[in-house]
Amino acid sequence: MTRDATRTLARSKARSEATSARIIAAARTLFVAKNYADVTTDMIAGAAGVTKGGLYHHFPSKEQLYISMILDDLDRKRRLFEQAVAAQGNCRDRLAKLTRDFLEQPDEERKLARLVRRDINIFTGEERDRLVRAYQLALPEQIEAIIREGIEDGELAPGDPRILSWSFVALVEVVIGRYANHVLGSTEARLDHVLELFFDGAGAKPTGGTE
Amino acid sequence: MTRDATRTLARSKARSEATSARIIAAARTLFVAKNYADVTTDMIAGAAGVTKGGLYHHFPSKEQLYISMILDDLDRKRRLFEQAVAAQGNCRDRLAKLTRDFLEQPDEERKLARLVRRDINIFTGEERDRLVRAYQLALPEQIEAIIREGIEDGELAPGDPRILSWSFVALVEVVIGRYANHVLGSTEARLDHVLELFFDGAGAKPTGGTE
DNA sequence: GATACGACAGACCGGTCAGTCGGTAGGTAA
DNA sequence: TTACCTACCGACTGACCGGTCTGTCGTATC
Repeated sequence: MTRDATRTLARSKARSEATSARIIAAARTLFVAKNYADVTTDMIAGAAGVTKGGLYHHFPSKEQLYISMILDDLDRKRRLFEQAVAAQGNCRDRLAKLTRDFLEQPDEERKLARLVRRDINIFTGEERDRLVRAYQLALPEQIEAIIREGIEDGELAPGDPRILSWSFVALVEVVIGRYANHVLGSTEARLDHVLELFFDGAGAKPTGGTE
Repeated sequence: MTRDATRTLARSKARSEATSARIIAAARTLFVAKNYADVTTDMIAGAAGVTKGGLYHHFPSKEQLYISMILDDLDRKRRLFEQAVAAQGNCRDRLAKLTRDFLEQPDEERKLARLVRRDINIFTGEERDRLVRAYQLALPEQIEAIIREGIEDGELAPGDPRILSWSFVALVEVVIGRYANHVLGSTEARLDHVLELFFDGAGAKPTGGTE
Protein backbone atom coordinates (compact mmCIF):
# COMPACT_ATOMS: atom_id res chain seq x y z
CA MET A 1 0.00 0.00 0.00
CA THR A 2 1.44 3.36 -0.98
CA ARG A 3 1.62 6.39 1.27
CA ASP A 4 -1.14 8.09 -0.77
CA ALA A 5 -3.41 5.15 -0.33
CA THR A 6 -2.89 5.21 3.39
CA ARG A 7 -3.65 8.91 3.48
CA THR A 8 -6.82 8.43 1.46
CA LEU A 9 -8.03 5.64 3.69
CA ALA A 10 -7.36 7.79 6.73
CA ARG A 11 -9.32 10.65 5.20
CA SER A 12 -12.22 8.36 4.40
CA LYS A 13 -12.16 6.98 7.91
CA ALA A 14 -12.07 10.45 9.39
CA ARG A 15 -15.02 11.48 7.27
CA SER A 16 -16.93 8.42 8.32
CA GLU A 17 -16.20 9.05 11.98
CA ALA A 18 -17.27 12.65 11.65
CA THR A 19 -20.61 11.51 10.24
CA SER A 20 -21.03 8.98 13.04
CA ALA A 21 -20.30 11.71 15.56
CA ARG A 22 -22.82 14.00 13.89
CA ILE A 23 -25.44 11.29 14.02
CA ILE A 24 -24.73 10.63 17.68
CA ALA A 25 -24.92 14.33 18.49
CA ALA A 26 -28.21 14.67 16.63
CA ALA A 27 -29.56 11.61 18.40
CA ARG A 28 -28.52 13.00 21.79
CA THR A 29 -30.27 16.31 21.19
CA LEU A 30 -33.45 14.67 20.00
CA PHE A 31 -33.56 11.89 22.59
CA VAL A 32 -33.08 14.40 25.38
CA ALA A 33 -35.80 16.66 24.01
CA LYS A 34 -38.33 13.91 23.39
CA ASN A 35 -37.84 10.22 24.19
CA TYR A 36 -36.86 7.00 22.55
CA ALA A 37 -40.21 6.11 21.07
CA ASP A 38 -41.05 9.61 19.86
CA VAL A 39 -37.81 10.10 17.98
CA THR A 40 -37.80 8.47 14.55
CA THR A 41 -34.73 7.40 12.67
CA ASP A 42 -35.80 9.77 9.91
CA MET A 43 -35.68 12.68 12.34
CA ILE A 44 -32.23 11.75 13.57
CA ALA A 45 -30.94 11.31 10.06
CA GLY A 46 -32.44 14.61 8.98
CA ALA A 47 -30.93 16.48 11.92
CA ALA A 48 -27.55 14.92 11.20
CA GLY A 49 -27.72 15.84 7.54
CA VAL A 50 -27.88 12.30 6.21
CA THR A 51 -30.70 10.03 5.11
CA LYS A 52 -31.98 6.98 6.84
CA GLY A 53 -29.90 4.79 4.60
CA GLY A 54 -26.83 6.67 5.68
CA LEU A 55 -27.75 6.28 9.31
CA TYR A 56 -28.14 2.55 8.93
CA HIS A 57 -24.82 2.44 7.17
CA HIS A 58 -23.20 3.57 10.42
CA PHE A 59 -25.41 1.89 13.02
CA PRO A 60 -27.08 -1.50 12.76
CA SER A 61 -30.27 -0.44 14.54
CA LYS A 62 -31.96 2.39 16.38
CA GLU A 63 -31.30 0.57 19.63
CA GLN A 64 -27.59 0.20 18.97
CA LEU A 65 -27.40 3.86 18.04
CA TYR A 66 -28.93 4.70 21.40
CA ILE A 67 -26.41 2.52 23.18
CA SER A 68 -23.53 4.06 21.26
CA MET A 69 -24.74 7.49 22.30
CA ILE A 70 -24.81 6.45 25.94
CA LEU A 71 -21.39 4.82 25.91
CA ASP A 72 -19.99 7.92 24.27
CA ASP A 73 -21.34 10.03 27.10
CA LEU A 74 -20.31 7.64 29.87
CA ASP A 75 -16.76 7.83 28.69
CA ARG A 76 -16.61 11.58 29.12
CA LYS A 77 -18.37 11.47 32.48
CA ARG A 78 -15.99 8.88 33.84
CA ARG A 79 -13.02 11.05 33.00
CA LEU A 80 -14.63 14.01 34.75
CA PHE A 81 -15.24 12.06 37.93
CA GLU A 82 -11.90 10.34 38.09
CA GLN A 83 -10.29 13.73 37.99
CA ALA A 84 -12.37 14.96 40.93
CA VAL A 85 -11.70 11.90 43.05
CA ALA A 86 -7.98 12.28 42.53
CA ALA A 87 -8.05 15.92 43.66
CA GLN A 88 -6.55 17.16 46.93
CA GLY A 89 -8.32 18.87 49.83
CA ASN A 90 -10.77 18.00 52.58
CA CYS A 91 -13.98 16.07 52.11
CA ARG A 92 -16.35 19.01 52.02
CA ASP A 93 -14.33 20.94 49.46
CA ARG A 94 -13.86 17.95 47.23
CA LEU A 95 -17.56 17.16 47.25
CA ALA A 96 -18.29 20.79 46.45
CA LYS A 97 -15.80 20.76 43.61
CA LEU A 98 -17.08 17.51 42.15
CA THR A 99 -20.64 18.78 42.28
CA ARG A 100 -19.68 22.06 40.66
CA ASP A 101 -17.83 20.27 37.88
CA PHE A 102 -20.82 18.05 37.36
CA LEU A 103 -23.24 20.96 37.19
CA GLU A 104 -21.06 22.87 34.80
CA GLN A 105 -21.55 20.28 32.11
CA PRO A 106 -23.79 21.34 29.25
CA ASP A 107 -27.43 20.97 30.12
CA GLU A 108 -27.94 18.38 27.44
CA GLU A 109 -25.34 16.06 28.92
CA ARG A 110 -26.61 16.48 32.45
CA LYS A 111 -30.00 15.35 31.26
CA LEU A 112 -28.65 12.11 29.85
CA ALA A 113 -28.76 10.26 33.13
CA ARG A 114 -32.43 11.09 33.44
CA LEU A 115 -32.90 10.03 29.88
CA VAL A 116 -31.43 6.64 30.53
CA ARG A 117 -33.67 6.09 33.54
CA ARG A 118 -36.65 7.07 31.45
CA ASP A 119 -35.91 4.87 28.47
CA ILE A 120 -34.10 2.00 30.16
CA ASN A 121 -37.02 -0.35 29.66
CA ILE A 122 -36.42 -0.63 25.96
CA PHE A 123 -33.56 -2.92 26.86
CA THR A 124 -33.77 -6.33 28.41
CA GLY A 125 -31.49 -8.82 30.06
CA GLU A 126 -27.85 -8.16 30.64
CA GLU A 127 -27.63 -5.18 28.32
CA ARG A 128 -30.13 -3.43 30.55
CA ASP A 129 -28.30 -4.38 33.72
CA ARG A 130 -25.03 -3.14 32.32
CA LEU A 131 -26.49 0.25 31.47
CA VAL A 132 -28.24 0.64 34.79
CA ARG A 133 -25.10 -0.18 36.70
CA ALA A 134 -22.94 2.04 34.57
CA TYR A 135 -25.19 5.05 34.95
CA GLN A 136 -26.67 4.72 38.40
CA LEU A 137 -23.53 3.65 40.13
CA ALA A 138 -20.95 5.87 38.46
CA LEU A 139 -21.67 8.91 40.60
CA PRO A 140 -22.30 7.33 44.02
CA GLU A 141 -19.24 5.11 43.82
CA GLN A 142 -16.91 7.97 43.18
CA ILE A 143 -18.53 9.96 45.96
CA GLU A 144 -18.34 7.00 48.28
CA ALA A 145 -14.58 7.01 47.89
CA ILE A 146 -14.38 10.63 48.97
CA ILE A 147 -16.74 10.11 51.89
CA ARG A 148 -14.85 7.05 53.09
CA GLU A 149 -11.73 9.15 53.33
CA GLY A 150 -13.71 11.86 55.12
CA ILE A 151 -14.71 9.34 57.77
CA GLU A 152 -11.16 8.07 58.13
CA ASP A 153 -9.90 11.61 58.61
CA GLY A 154 -12.57 12.31 61.24
CA GLU A 155 -14.22 14.99 59.14
CA LEU A 156 -17.40 12.94 59.09
CA ALA A 157 -18.97 10.97 61.92
CA PRO A 158 -18.49 7.23 61.63
CA GLY A 159 -21.28 5.70 59.58
CA ASP A 160 -22.16 3.70 56.51
CA PRO A 161 -20.45 5.44 53.59
CA ARG A 162 -22.92 3.91 51.19
CA ILE A 163 -25.93 5.47 52.84
CA LEU A 164 -24.09 8.76 53.01
CA SER A 165 -23.05 8.74 49.38
CA TRP A 166 -26.55 7.89 48.22
CA SER A 167 -27.89 10.66 50.43
CA PHE A 168 -25.50 13.17 49.00
CA VAL A 169 -26.37 12.17 45.47
CA ALA A 170 -30.04 12.47 46.32
CA LEU A 171 -29.62 15.98 47.62
CA VAL A 172 -27.57 17.09 44.66
CA GLU A 173 -29.77 15.47 42.12
CA VAL A 174 -33.13 16.54 43.38
CA VAL A 175 -32.50 19.83 45.14
CA ILE A 176 -29.99 21.21 42.71
CA GLY A 177 -30.34 19.36 39.50
CA ARG A 178 -33.90 18.44 38.90
CA TYR A 179 -37.08 19.65 40.41
CA ALA A 180 -36.32 22.80 42.12
CA ASN A 181 -35.14 24.99 39.29
CA HIS A 182 -38.34 26.92 39.12
CA VAL A 183 -38.80 27.21 42.84
CA LEU A 184 -35.54 28.07 44.57
CA GLY A 185 -32.56 30.39 44.20
CA SER A 186 -29.30 30.09 42.32
CA THR A 187 -27.42 26.87 41.83
CA GLU A 188 -24.54 28.09 44.01
CA ALA A 189 -26.85 29.04 46.85
CA ARG A 190 -28.57 25.68 46.66
CA LEU A 191 -25.26 23.87 46.67
CA ASP A 192 -24.33 25.73 49.87
CA HIS A 193 -27.62 24.71 51.43
CA VAL A 194 -27.09 21.11 50.51
CA LEU A 195 -23.58 21.01 51.91
CA GLU A 196 -24.78 22.72 55.08
CA LEU A 197 -27.61 20.26 55.50
CA PHE A 198 -25.42 17.29 54.71
CA PHE A 199 -22.64 18.20 57.12
CA ASP A 200 -24.55 19.93 59.88
CA GLY A 201 -28.15 18.78 59.63
CA ALA A 202 -31.35 20.74 59.96
CA GLY A 203 -31.94 20.31 63.68
CA ALA A 204 -31.95 23.42 65.87
CA LYS A 205 -28.33 23.99 66.84
CA PRO A 206 -28.66 26.33 69.85
CA THR A 207 -30.77 23.90 71.88
CA GLY A 208 -28.67 21.04 70.50
CA GLY A 209 -31.19 18.25 70.93
CA THR A 210 -29.00 15.35 69.80
CA GLU A 211 -30.60 12.04 70.81
CA MET B 1 -90.10 8.12 35.02
CA THR B 2 -91.14 5.12 37.12
CA ARG B 3 -89.20 3.81 40.10
CA ASP B 4 -88.20 0.73 38.11
CA ALA B 5 -86.82 2.82 35.33
CA THR B 6 -84.74 4.82 37.78
CA ARG B 7 -83.39 1.66 39.33
CA THR B 8 -82.50 0.27 35.93
CA LEU B 9 -80.70 3.44 34.94
CA ALA B 10 -78.74 3.38 38.19
CA ARG B 11 -77.81 -0.24 37.59
CA SER B 12 -76.66 0.57 34.09
CA LYS B 13 -74.61 3.48 35.36
CA ALA B 14 -73.04 1.37 38.06
CA ARG B 15 -72.12 -1.24 35.51
CA SER B 16 -70.58 1.37 33.28
CA GLU B 17 -68.56 2.84 36.13
CA ALA B 18 -67.34 -0.58 37.14
CA THR B 19 -66.10 -1.16 33.61
CA SER B 20 -64.35 2.22 33.56
CA ALA B 21 -62.69 1.39 36.85
CA ARG B 22 -61.58 -1.99 35.51
CA ILE B 23 -60.08 -0.33 32.46
CA ILE B 24 -58.24 2.22 34.59
CA ALA B 25 -56.91 -0.50 36.87
CA ALA B 26 -55.70 -2.53 33.90
CA ALA B 27 -54.09 0.55 32.39
CA ARG B 28 -52.31 1.32 35.67
CA THR B 29 -50.86 -2.15 35.94
CA LEU B 30 -49.66 -2.17 32.36
CA PHE B 31 -48.35 1.39 32.26
CA VAL B 32 -46.36 0.81 35.44
CA ALA B 33 -44.89 -2.42 34.10
CA LYS B 34 -44.00 -1.06 30.67
CA ASN B 35 -44.47 2.50 29.46
CA TYR B 36 -46.89 4.60 27.50
CA ALA B 37 -45.63 3.76 24.04
CA ASP B 38 -45.19 0.05 24.68
CA VAL B 39 -48.68 -0.50 26.03
CA THR B 40 -51.29 -0.86 23.30
CA THR B 41 -54.95 -0.13 23.69
CA ASP B 42 -55.62 -3.75 22.74
CA MET B 43 -53.54 -4.91 25.69
CA ILE B 44 -55.37 -2.64 28.09
CA ALA B 45 -58.74 -3.69 26.74
CA GLY B 46 -57.78 -7.34 26.93
CA ALA B 47 -56.57 -7.04 30.52
CA ALA B 48 -59.78 -5.25 31.46
CA GLY B 49 -61.96 -7.88 29.83
CA VAL B 50 -63.36 -5.65 27.11
CA THR B 51 -62.47 -5.04 23.48
CA LYS B 52 -60.90 -1.97 22.00
CA GLY B 53 -64.31 -0.75 20.93
CA GLY B 54 -65.47 -1.03 24.50
CA LEU B 55 -62.48 0.91 25.73
CA TYR B 56 -63.17 3.69 23.28
CA HIS B 57 -66.74 3.75 24.42
CA HIS B 58 -65.52 4.84 27.85
CA PHE B 59 -62.47 6.95 26.96
CA PRO B 60 -62.05 9.19 23.94
CA SER B 61 -58.34 8.44 23.45
CA LYS B 62 -55.38 6.60 24.90
CA GLU B 63 -54.03 9.88 26.15
CA GLN B 64 -57.22 10.77 27.98
CA LEU B 65 -57.29 7.33 29.52
CA TYR B 66 -53.78 7.91 30.81
CA ILE B 67 -54.81 11.25 32.29
CA SER B 68 -57.88 9.73 33.91
CA MET B 69 -55.68 7.08 35.48
CA ILE B 70 -53.38 9.75 36.90
CA LEU B 71 -56.15 11.93 38.25
CA ASP B 72 -57.69 8.89 39.86
CA ASP B 73 -54.42 8.20 41.65
CA LEU B 74 -53.76 11.81 42.63
CA ASP B 75 -57.09 11.91 44.36
CA ARG B 76 -56.21 9.04 46.63
CA LYS B 77 -52.72 10.40 47.32
CA ARG B 78 -54.04 13.80 48.27
CA ARG B 79 -56.30 12.27 50.85
CA LEU B 80 -53.39 10.31 52.32
CA PHE B 81 -51.21 13.40 52.68
CA GLU B 82 -53.91 15.67 54.04
CA GLN B 83 -54.45 13.17 56.80
CA ALA B 84 -50.76 13.19 57.71
CA VAL B 85 -50.50 16.97 57.74
CA ALA B 86 -53.45 17.22 60.07
CA ALA B 87 -51.89 14.75 62.53
CA GLN B 88 -50.57 15.69 65.96
CA GLY B 89 -47.02 15.34 67.27
CA ASN B 90 -43.61 16.87 66.74
CA CYS B 91 -42.02 17.53 63.40
CA ARG B 92 -39.76 14.51 63.32
CA ASP B 93 -42.49 12.05 64.21
CA ARG B 94 -44.93 13.51 61.75
CA LEU B 95 -42.41 13.33 58.92
CA ALA B 96 -41.62 9.77 59.88
CA LYS B 97 -45.29 8.87 59.94
CA LEU B 98 -46.01 10.53 56.62
CA THR B 99 -43.08 8.75 55.03
CA ARG B 100 -44.13 5.43 56.46
CA ASP B 101 -47.69 5.89 55.22
CA PHE B 102 -46.36 6.79 51.82
CA LEU B 103 -44.11 3.77 51.67
CA GLU B 104 -46.88 1.47 52.78
CA GLN B 105 -48.88 2.14 49.66
CA PRO B 106 -49.04 -0.73 47.21
CA ASP B 107 -45.92 -0.89 45.07
CA GLU B 108 -47.89 -0.18 41.95
CA GLU B 109 -49.18 3.13 43.25
CA ARG B 110 -45.80 4.22 44.55
CA LYS B 111 -44.41 3.74 41.09
CA LEU B 112 -46.94 6.05 39.51
CA ALA B 113 -45.01 9.22 40.27
CA ARG B 114 -42.00 7.77 38.50
CA LEU B 115 -44.24 6.73 35.66
CA VAL B 116 -45.50 10.24 35.19
CA ARG B 117 -41.98 11.64 35.12
CA ARG B 118 -41.05 9.03 32.56
CA ASP B 119 -43.98 9.56 30.23
CA ILE B 120 -44.70 13.22 30.82
CA ASN B 121 -43.39 14.21 27.43
CA ILE B 122 -46.34 12.72 25.62
CA PHE B 123 -48.24 15.77 26.76
CA THR B 124 -47.68 19.32 25.67
CA GLY B 125 -48.69 22.79 26.72
CA GLU B 126 -50.82 23.45 29.73
CA GLU B 127 -51.96 19.87 30.18
CA ARG B 128 -48.33 18.92 30.72
CA ASP B 129 -47.71 21.76 33.14
CA ARG B 130 -50.79 20.85 35.14
CA LEU B 131 -49.69 17.25 35.51
CA VAL B 132 -46.11 18.16 36.42
CA ARG B 133 -47.25 20.59 39.08
CA ALA B 134 -49.82 18.24 40.47
CA TYR B 135 -47.38 15.36 40.84
CA GLN B 136 -44.11 17.05 41.65
CA LEU B 137 -45.49 19.55 44.09
CA ALA B 138 -48.02 17.45 45.95
CA LEU B 139 -45.49 15.86 48.27
CA PRO B 140 -43.11 18.80 48.97
CA GLU B 141 -45.92 21.22 49.68
CA GLN B 142 -47.45 19.08 52.35
CA ILE B 143 -44.04 18.44 53.86
CA GLU B 144 -43.25 22.12 53.77
CA ALA B 145 -46.23 22.77 56.00
CA ILE B 146 -44.92 20.34 58.60
CA ILE B 147 -41.40 21.75 58.40
CA ARG B 148 -42.62 25.30 58.73
CA GLU B 149 -44.28 24.37 61.99
CA GLY B 150 -41.10 22.61 63.07
CA ILE B 151 -39.17 25.83 62.60
CA GLU B 152 -41.79 27.86 64.45
CA ASP B 153 -41.63 25.45 67.39
CA GLY B 154 -37.81 25.62 67.45
CA GLU B 155 -37.45 21.95 66.60
CA LEU B 156 -35.60 22.92 63.44
CA ALA B 157 -33.01 25.63 62.96
CA PRO B 158 -34.35 28.72 61.18
CA GLY B 159 -34.00 28.32 57.42
CA ASP B 160 -35.80 28.23 54.14
CA PRO B 161 -38.56 25.66 54.53
CA ARG B 162 -38.68 25.15 50.81
CA ILE B 163 -35.09 24.05 50.54
CA LEU B 164 -35.61 21.81 53.53
CA SER B 165 -38.75 20.20 52.20
CA TRP B 166 -37.16 19.52 48.83
CA SER B 167 -34.16 18.07 50.62
CA PHE B 168 -36.30 15.77 52.68
CA VAL B 169 -38.19 14.61 49.61
CA ALA B 170 -34.89 14.02 47.86
CA LEU B 171 -33.60 11.84 50.66
CA VAL B 172 -36.78 9.85 50.94
CA GLU B 173 -37.22 9.42 47.25
CA VAL B 174 -33.72 8.43 46.33
CA VAL B 175 -32.33 6.71 49.38
CA ILE B 176 -35.47 4.87 50.35
CA GLY B 177 -37.68 4.72 47.35
CA ARG B 178 -35.69 4.42 44.23
CA TYR B 179 -32.11 3.48 43.66
CA ALA B 180 -30.91 1.88 46.71
CA ASN B 181 -33.13 -1.16 47.00
CA HIS B 182 -30.45 -3.53 45.85
CA VAL B 183 -27.67 -1.92 47.83
CA LEU B 184 -28.78 -1.03 51.32
CA GLY B 185 -30.68 -2.52 54.24
CA SER B 186 -34.36 -2.53 55.18
CA THR B 187 -36.74 0.30 54.49
CA GLU B 188 -37.11 1.04 58.19
CA ALA B 189 -33.36 1.20 58.73
CA ARG B 190 -32.95 3.50 55.78
CA LEU B 191 -35.74 5.76 57.01
CA ASP B 192 -33.92 6.03 60.35
CA HIS B 193 -30.72 6.97 58.55
CA VAL B 194 -32.48 9.62 56.53
CA LEU B 195 -34.13 11.18 59.56
CA GLU B 196 -30.82 11.11 61.41
CA LEU B 197 -29.02 12.77 58.54
CA PHE B 198 -31.74 15.30 58.00
CA PHE B 199 -32.00 16.39 61.62
CA ASP B 200 -28.43 15.95 62.82
CA GLY B 201 -26.21 16.02 59.72
CA ALA B 202 -23.25 13.85 58.83
CA GLY B 203 -20.50 16.01 60.31
CA ALA B 204 -18.37 14.52 63.08
CA LYS B 205 -20.24 15.27 66.28
CA PRO B 206 -17.52 14.79 68.94
CA THR B 207 -15.18 17.41 67.50
CA GLY B 208 -18.23 19.54 66.71
CA GLY B 209 -16.64 21.66 64.02
CA THR B 210 -19.61 23.92 63.32
CA GLU B 211 -18.20 26.98 61.51
C1' DG C 1 -10.36 3.28 -18.82
C1' DA C 2 -11.67 -0.77 -16.42
C1' DT C 3 -12.46 -2.34 -11.88
C1' DA C 4 -13.36 -1.93 -7.10
C1' DC C 5 -14.92 0.05 -2.92
C1' DG C 6 -16.87 2.76 0.71
C1' DA C 7 -20.28 6.45 1.85
C1' DC C 8 -24.60 7.60 1.26
C1' DA C 9 -29.42 8.28 -1.13
C1' DG C 10 -34.19 7.32 -1.29
C1' DA C 11 -37.87 4.31 -2.67
C1' DC C 12 -39.97 0.63 -0.65
C1' DC C 13 -41.80 -3.20 2.46
C1' DG C 14 -43.79 -5.39 6.46
C1' DG C 15 -45.64 -4.74 10.60
C1' DT C 16 -47.93 -2.21 14.21
C1' DC C 17 -51.25 0.52 16.36
C1' DA C 18 -54.62 4.33 17.46
C1' DG C 19 -58.86 5.21 16.26
C1' DT C 20 -63.48 4.23 13.47
C1' DC C 21 -67.73 2.29 12.26
C1' DG C 22 -71.39 -0.70 11.42
C1' DG C 23 -73.32 -3.96 14.01
C1' DT C 24 -75.58 -6.75 18.21
C1' DA C 25 -77.60 -7.76 22.75
C1' DG C 26 -80.57 -6.65 26.18
C1' DG C 27 -83.36 -3.77 28.58
C1' DT C 28 -87.05 0.13 28.49
C1' DA C 29 -90.97 3.24 26.70
C1' DA C 30 -95.05 4.03 24.12
C1' DT D 1 -94.69 -4.88 18.42
C1' DT D 2 -92.11 -1.12 17.30
C1' DA D 3 -88.87 2.23 18.37
C1' DC D 4 -85.12 3.51 21.12
C1' DC D 5 -81.17 3.63 24.18
C1' DT D 6 -76.81 2.23 26.24
C1' DA D 7 -72.95 -0.92 26.64
C1' DC D 8 -70.12 -3.36 24.02
C1' DC D 9 -68.04 -6.09 19.94
C1' DG D 10 -64.59 -6.81 16.34
C1' DA D 11 -63.29 -6.13 11.64
C1' DC D 12 -61.20 -2.61 9.32
C1' DT D 13 -58.46 1.67 7.89
C1' DG D 14 -54.91 4.88 7.41
C1' DA D 15 -50.81 6.61 9.07
C1' DC D 16 -46.46 5.91 10.70
C1' DC D 17 -42.01 3.81 11.43
C1' DG D 18 -37.98 0.56 11.67
C1' DG D 19 -35.33 -1.65 8.67
C1' DT D 20 -33.92 -3.26 3.73
C1' DC D 21 -32.42 -3.01 -0.87
C1' DT D 22 -30.98 -1.30 -5.11
C1' DG D 23 -28.75 1.95 -6.78
C1' DT D 24 -25.34 6.38 -7.54
C1' DC D 25 -21.27 9.01 -7.00
C1' DG D 26 -16.68 10.20 -5.86
C1' DT D 27 -12.21 8.39 -5.31
C1' DA D 28 -8.40 5.21 -5.86
C1' DT D 29 -5.84 1.32 -7.74
C1' DC D 30 -3.88 -1.17 -11.72
